[in-house]
Amino acid sequence: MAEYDESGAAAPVAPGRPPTIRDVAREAGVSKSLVSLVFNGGENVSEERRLRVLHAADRLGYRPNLVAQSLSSGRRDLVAIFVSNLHNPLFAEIVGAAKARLAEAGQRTIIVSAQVDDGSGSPVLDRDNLAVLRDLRPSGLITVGTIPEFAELADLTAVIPTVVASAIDATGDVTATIRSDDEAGIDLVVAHLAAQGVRRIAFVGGEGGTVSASRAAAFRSAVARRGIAGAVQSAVAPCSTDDSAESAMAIADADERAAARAWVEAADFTEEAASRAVRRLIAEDRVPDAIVTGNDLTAIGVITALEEAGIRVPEDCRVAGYDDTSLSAIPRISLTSVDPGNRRIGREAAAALLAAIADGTRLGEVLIPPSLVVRDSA
Amino acid sequence: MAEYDESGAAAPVAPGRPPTIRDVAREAGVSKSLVSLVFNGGENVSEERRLRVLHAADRLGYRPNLVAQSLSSGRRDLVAIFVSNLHNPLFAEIVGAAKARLAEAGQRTIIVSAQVDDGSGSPVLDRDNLAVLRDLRPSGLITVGTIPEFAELADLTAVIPTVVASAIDATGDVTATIRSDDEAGIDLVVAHLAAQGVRRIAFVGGEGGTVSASRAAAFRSAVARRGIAGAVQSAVAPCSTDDSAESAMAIADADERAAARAWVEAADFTEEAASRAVRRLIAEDRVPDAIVTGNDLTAIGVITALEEAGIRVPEDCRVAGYDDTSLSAIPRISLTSVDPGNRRIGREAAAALLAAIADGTRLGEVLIPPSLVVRDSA
DNA sequence: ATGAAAGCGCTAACAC
DNA sequence: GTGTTAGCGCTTTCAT
Repeated sequence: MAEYDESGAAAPVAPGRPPTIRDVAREAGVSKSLVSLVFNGGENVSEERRLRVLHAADRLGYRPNLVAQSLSSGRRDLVAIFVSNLHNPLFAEIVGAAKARLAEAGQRTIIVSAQVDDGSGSPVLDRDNLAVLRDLRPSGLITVGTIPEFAELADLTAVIPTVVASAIDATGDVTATIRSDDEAGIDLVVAHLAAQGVRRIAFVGGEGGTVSASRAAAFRSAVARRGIAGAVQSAVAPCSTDDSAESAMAIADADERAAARAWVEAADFTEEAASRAVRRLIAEDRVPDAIVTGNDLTAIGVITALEEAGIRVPEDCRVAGYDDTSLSAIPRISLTSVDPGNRRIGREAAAALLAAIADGTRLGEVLIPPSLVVRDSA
Repeated sequence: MAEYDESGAAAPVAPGRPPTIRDVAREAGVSKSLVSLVFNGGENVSEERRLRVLHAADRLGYRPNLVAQSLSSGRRDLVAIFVSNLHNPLFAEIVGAAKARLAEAGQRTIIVSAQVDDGSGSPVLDRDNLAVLRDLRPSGLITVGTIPEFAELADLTAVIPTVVASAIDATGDVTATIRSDDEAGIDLVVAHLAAQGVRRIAFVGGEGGTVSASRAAAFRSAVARRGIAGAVQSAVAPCSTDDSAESAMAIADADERAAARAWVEAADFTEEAASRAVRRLIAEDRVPDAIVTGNDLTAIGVITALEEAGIRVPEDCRVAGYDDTSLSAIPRISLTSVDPGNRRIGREAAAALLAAIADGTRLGEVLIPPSLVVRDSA
């Protein structure tokens, strides 16, 4: 059903369709090209014509069509931000900060979500959104959080500058990776706990992603560094891959477990997995003095399972999270957590991308120093 | 000029640029149009050619360029979902469900975020994203949650079918609005509270948006209906606008307040505002037996302020939320809340849009019946 | 300084 | 059935 088609003839202020460059040209009595020049900071355009064009555009309410611009010899001022996940407040902060920095530099940004909850459990890459992103031919790309099927972006990352924020780049061919210094963050937590005389510490996490694994590895070195590593810990020390947690459990027999003072209890980044891990600890009578987790959500799961068994937090067992999301600040939760400096991560990611676009700078991995926010849970 | 450019003779599998329809045509030894036909479910294409084209496309890794498609006489299978806010898990559920339904109908969807956190406090409309959305010329639009400056979408809503999910359309010119039946939801809460013998009930909210106002109004009628409305309530009964809460407080003098059994305590949809409202209640010694809120976040703010003053929840004061977000299920919070049926809202929104696209059906306002999830807080 | 003309990748009449 | 011819809205040589 056609809109107001034949609207030809006069067509002054508000036709059916948004005004095109052609309308503006006609209105101003100049050529298309001239209008284009004016809108692209054209140097040598007479002041008189420029004003004529600007006024005409204004009168018509003209705004250049991004899609057409993108098609016609790919625009160079559009940056796409591909966000893994709409749930996590963490990412919203990063995106906001990145976008602000990009805007300062005159880049337009489009934020596209990467994941879709296809109903069937685990979230999956949103290929439609990815297709649009790709076809828009942005001049740069920032991914925020772990993107499902990141490998499918390979053709993009090969061609346009890409910076990964708050995730660990597995492929290795991106321009830069900006993320929290997990090593330092976890060390902050372990130090805090150690200072309180805690002896037996477990890390719940390590599975379900590279970030999770990185934090588990950080935990291993932190406890080793402080000499609070037990038998189990040393057994797995040389191994820092994803499945070392499993090995740890496989290797350690019951006696060793009792003697161990620090270990990794396998769980992915979900609340449920964390609860399950803790119930396992409880069932096997291995509840430690403190539990360090890979993120805040996991910490919630830990607290839930603990309290459900009558184990008080922090009195009987301390708990710490990571990310310092809005959750942790809720008084009823009051979770001690590591603040990764999200806004800073966002700004640095934007800056890194800007540099890459400008002169091809490749920053590699940038670790942002985190800080510890101490609350009631530890 | 030009169909088969002499561009580089061979050029088989992976040139620099993504393959275009032209490449496929050459590879298959047919014309561009034929390729286009094949990719658009062309009826009358000989099986032989169709296969040739498909194989060629496959060999080259060809995928039609959305942007070009959109430009060339606006595609009719792209629906845009414009989400107000990346923070709220509520919206993620709605988006996921809507997208799934749309996919079933063969529509591609692009999810675009509507708000940016411009650093300076309150979130603002993301005009860049809106521009992209607009220029993509989607065949339909679903907005999720309250969009900042919704009026700026007027040119879009005038031309393409638009359905508003989980928000209240102020402009009135959208195809359909799908949202929770606030009247029923709040009534569920009030009934539950009344059944427990609660006499003095306050609603914290009413400001900061149409949804907030709608729920406050629902509260007023629910208490009136159950005859638990006090002097203040009847004083404001005829008035159901945003500022009636203010009037209530202005009208009621101290004596009346003491006698009142139900009233609205003004606050917007934020945690802080809710806390402030409760502190006001405490300071003026007007703490009720139960507090109903406009959403879960507000409820958290209420609980925080209450407990900070030593008032126990639910023993001294019951609290109920709205939206049944993941927050409320956290055991430490355990918030009684109204489940608006988010997935259902998403699906119905998608269905309404599909119908509108197909035959112009305009559903108007659709209210989804909510249910009450009783937890510890009430 | 300004306009004409040739595309970007694709679709859509309209011929053959 | 299949190819030709025009565009969609814009940018960009290349003349003038």
